Amino acid sequence: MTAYWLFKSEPDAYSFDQLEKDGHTEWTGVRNFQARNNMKAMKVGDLGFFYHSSTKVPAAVGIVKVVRAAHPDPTARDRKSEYFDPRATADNPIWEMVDVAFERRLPRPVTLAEMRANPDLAATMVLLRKGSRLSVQPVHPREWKIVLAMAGSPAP
DNA sequence: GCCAACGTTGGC
DNA sequence: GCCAACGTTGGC
Repeated sequence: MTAYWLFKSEPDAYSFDQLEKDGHTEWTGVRNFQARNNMKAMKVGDLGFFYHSSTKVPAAVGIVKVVRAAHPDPTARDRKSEYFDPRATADNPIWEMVDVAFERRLPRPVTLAEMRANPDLAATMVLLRKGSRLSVQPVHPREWKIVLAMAGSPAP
């Protein structure tokens, strides 16, 4: 059973365009336990929305596929990384990451404002909860379908 | 740039 | 264990 997720990224830091060029990437730098736990729950083959945050028009812009399950995030133990965490050790890496691959671009972006305006999403979607900051979050299959439809995308 | 909401830290 | 203070996120 495929599960669905949403990955936030600031396009200035790492954009969906960049992922398309790269083909795949390691989702490094998550330093929130709930977001980490969501990654630990992911299985290879799961799909996720790629969401652009902290930008002029925040929006879901594409779809990624999980191609490697959670494993230790090496940036936590890299003294030179901005994501360095002195508590992380080889025995207890604390922070993990998944690898994701470019799957496809949405026919058109679905903006945060559009999602918020959709009563079928507003009540339940984690992204739309007041004060929601979770950078890796679950998406209910029902929500997944609705957002895909809003993007003008045929069901996969 | 502002600020509400959140997660984390640390004093007690 | 509580909670105030702080730093960060992220929409607006």
